[in-house]
Amino acid sequence: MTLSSDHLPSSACQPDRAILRQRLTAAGLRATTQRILILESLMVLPGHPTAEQVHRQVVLAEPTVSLGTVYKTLDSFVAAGLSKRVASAEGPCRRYDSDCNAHHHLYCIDTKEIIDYSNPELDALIRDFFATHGLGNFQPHSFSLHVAGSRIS
Amino acid sequence: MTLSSDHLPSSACQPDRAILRQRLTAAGLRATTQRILILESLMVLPGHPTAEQVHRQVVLAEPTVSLGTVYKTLDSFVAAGLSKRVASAEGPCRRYDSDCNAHHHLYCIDTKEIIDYSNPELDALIRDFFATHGLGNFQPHSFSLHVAGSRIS
DNA sequence: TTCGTTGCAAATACTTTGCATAGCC
DNA sequence: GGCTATGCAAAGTATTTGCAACGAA
Repeated sequence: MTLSSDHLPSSACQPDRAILRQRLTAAGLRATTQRILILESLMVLPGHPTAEQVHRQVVLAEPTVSLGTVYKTLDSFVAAGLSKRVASAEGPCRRYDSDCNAHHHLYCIDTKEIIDYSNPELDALIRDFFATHGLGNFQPHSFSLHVAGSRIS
Repeated sequence: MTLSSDHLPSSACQPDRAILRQRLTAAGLRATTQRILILESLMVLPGHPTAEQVHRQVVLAEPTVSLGTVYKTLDSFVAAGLSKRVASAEGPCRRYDSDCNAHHHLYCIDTKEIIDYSNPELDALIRDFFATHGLGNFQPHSFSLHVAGSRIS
């Protein structure tokens, strides 16, 4: 959560390939077929997919893409600022998030789902708290709240 | 044999074995030598150790303890509520925390340090927010705030 | 004595690496 | 054409599992 947070995720539906290509080159990466597909999969998959999940999605469109390439590519995306690595206490370690805007996470204990959540009011509340209380010699830049809970039926 | 203080900072607390034994049985676990040592190591190691780190600590006192046992035991601790699994985006996946009281994390961008932080006032603030605003059909049980920032010099 | 726990080692899951080739710019 | 990214496969970590032997209750 950047301390000046505002906006919401884009329409996550079917991103245009040309725009993906643009985002790649803008980030200083060559726009290869694989990278376009991987970026597309990242944006389309719900939650925070693992490399494995991204790969399963990508091979639907292009069966020759290897898992190793997915790993390398996701790392290069992180290095280029196109995606973030998020931690998970469950399952495989490395998970990726295409949404570089900071947001909070709701973790469902029952289904192990991770749901993105953002709320400017909450952000303001926490930001104000730090502004008035301070953290000693620690200067906060951004924050992210992890909420564990379960679905009410 | 106790974990020798040669390997530990003198400031680290040295929990009494009898109390550890009690905590284990209270949690419904048999108080084996291995479990006592592993629980002790968890409490004594700084930060959020990996299974590997716990194992390295345990074998100092009892060289026959296997890494597999450490994994199984840490999982049973989590199941019994004696410790928590915490996520880390860096390095090995599974990390463990002996402190079951919820707390927050300050992450120093410069030094990569993770500092534990707790503040009941902040907890109340966030809890109240959820109580009044709700999260749809999601019922929050616990939460943890991750703050990234840097030291002011 | 009983039944859960341990140690071991093999199996599996996850991730990285090296190198020849393919394909973007 | 130059040079980076890819595919493949093998190596390297991390974690889980199965089972006979052990030990706490």
